[in-house]
Amino acid sequence: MTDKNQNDSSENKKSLNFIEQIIEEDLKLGKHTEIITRFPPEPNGYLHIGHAKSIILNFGLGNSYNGKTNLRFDDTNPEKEDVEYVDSILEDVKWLGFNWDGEVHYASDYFDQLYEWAIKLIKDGFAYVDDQTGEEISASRGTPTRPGNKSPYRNRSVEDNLELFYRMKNGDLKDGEKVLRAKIDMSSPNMHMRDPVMYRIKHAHHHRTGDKWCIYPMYDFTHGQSDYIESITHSICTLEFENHRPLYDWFLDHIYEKGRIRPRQIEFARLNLSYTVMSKRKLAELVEGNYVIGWDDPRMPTISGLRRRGYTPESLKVFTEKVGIAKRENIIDVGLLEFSIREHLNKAAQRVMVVLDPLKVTITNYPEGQNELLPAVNNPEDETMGKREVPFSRTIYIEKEDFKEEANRKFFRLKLGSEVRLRYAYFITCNEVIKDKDGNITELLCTYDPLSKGGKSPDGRKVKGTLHWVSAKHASDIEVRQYDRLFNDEAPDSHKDKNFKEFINPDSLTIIENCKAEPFLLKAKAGDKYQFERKAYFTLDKDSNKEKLIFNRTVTLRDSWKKQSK
RNA sequence: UGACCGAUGGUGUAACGGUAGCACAUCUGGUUUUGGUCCAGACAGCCAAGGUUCGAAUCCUUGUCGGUCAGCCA
Repeated sequence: MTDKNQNDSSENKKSLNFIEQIIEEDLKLGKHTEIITRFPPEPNGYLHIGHAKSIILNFGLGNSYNGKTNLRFDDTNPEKEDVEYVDSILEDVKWLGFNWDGEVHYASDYFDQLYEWAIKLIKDGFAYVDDQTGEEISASRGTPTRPGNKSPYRNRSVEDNLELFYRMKNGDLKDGEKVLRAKIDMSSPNMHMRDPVMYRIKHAHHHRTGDKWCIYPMYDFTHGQSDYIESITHSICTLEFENHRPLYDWFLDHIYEKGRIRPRQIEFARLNLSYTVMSKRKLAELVEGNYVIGWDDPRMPTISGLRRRGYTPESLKVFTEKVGIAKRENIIDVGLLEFSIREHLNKAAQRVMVVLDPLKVTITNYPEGQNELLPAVNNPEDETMGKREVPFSRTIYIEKEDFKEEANRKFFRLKLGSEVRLRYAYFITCNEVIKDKDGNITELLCTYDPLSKGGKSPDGRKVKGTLHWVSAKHASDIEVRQYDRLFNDEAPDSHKDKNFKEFINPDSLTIIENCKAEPFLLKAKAGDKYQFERKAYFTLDKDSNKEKLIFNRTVTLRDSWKKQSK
């Protein structure tokens, strides 16, 4: 909805990426009055954050220029595709918050039209049926530095080609027996122009067209034409399709009718994230090898994984904005992704106190059996989120790491004989440490200052530390799943001599049971987001039930103490 | 030994022939009832060589490095 054209004239105009520049130029020259983009996934797997970049780019462009964006499934290879994938893709796009124009489109909707165009190319002398085997075709294609050889079947008559192509379509032939090829140039320096295959025979059941077809068009003979049918103005794809562009244009040249929208292919660099892998094949390997629990494992860079991890659509949009659109290869620091979700959750997440690694503290001068409710701020960044009441009593839990018998003055948490603040509660002083026979600390005996209620001392004395805590008898046990990066290497799939799986981080998941949570957290519903104060952001996992709440750690808070103490 | 594309701080990304800017990361301070947030500051860059020009990150040439392409995958 932001109007980029308007921004042009404003003082603090935002710089445009190269695609926006192309669009604005096209609009200015009157080449188009409205732009139409599209997101064209093949339904053969789950979407990942790289797809999210493409979705946000395409739909974002549609929105900012008051144009339209189509969702189209590129379903020309029935053997690899399934409705399971179209469903998950639909869900992911919707979750990101985008609405496609009109109905969902499918390349398979255009199979009849594509077939007609193939006939036209045959009649015009630009396509022929080739009887060679796959190996023969491959061998005669040449290499990037050596031209290929023409097929012996290249000069068949139009009539023969028509007849043979009809037989291919009719099911008279077996898989692989013949293909339809475009007649272009076997010595082209661009491999894609060396008589590319347009149709192959596949006696396979298609998830939408069923058994109607036994020949299926190739990507190159489908994509540009689908764009053309849908009047796509700007067909945006990733860099590896750069070499396909001459072919994209060649097919369009042979079917284009004057006066219609002629789509233009534009390529941008795909997203790479540090400490992970992004290819569908490798992600599938992680799932199939049980390195993760599924496509939506919170450690996966899939959209469903990020969603389960606690990422928000807003944070992914901000992330994409910060990453930018350009043509150079890149590896984005995963820290930028983490920054984006922290930024959003800092503003949006409900605060709550949870002790992950509990240490029992008894406040000896607090009356036994007494309880009180203390007001706590729900979100210091957003007053409208109000306050809640947290129960306090004689026995509480604090984090084990928040206590040391002795420590230097840089450690401003609880020490023997020193005073700290319990957030929203009281100042307490530690007087005695109780240990088991092995010397492990099992309990702390402290006293509190009744005058410091709410965490303020009337005499104005200061304490350096403020700890989170949970009242023992009011605490609920919850399970917490702490995720770390899946790989220990910045670019696990960049090593020529090593398999990416060698770099899997064995400690990418740590489960902690029996964390102590304040009662407020019992209200949580799947997907709700919280900041466990002083620790991290968490979201309630869908595996939770009434007996057991499970929280996924989305991302830790920045921790300059941890850094300093290292 | 081909074609196409690319090269700006550690990582990303701006500049459209006229002061190399922004974000993340890192490091200092300040504020703080989260060692969070916020605020202030520091660090750090045009692949190389020629050429055009009053002036080049930007235009040209050459080189270097990197990516993509030899599926009946997309």
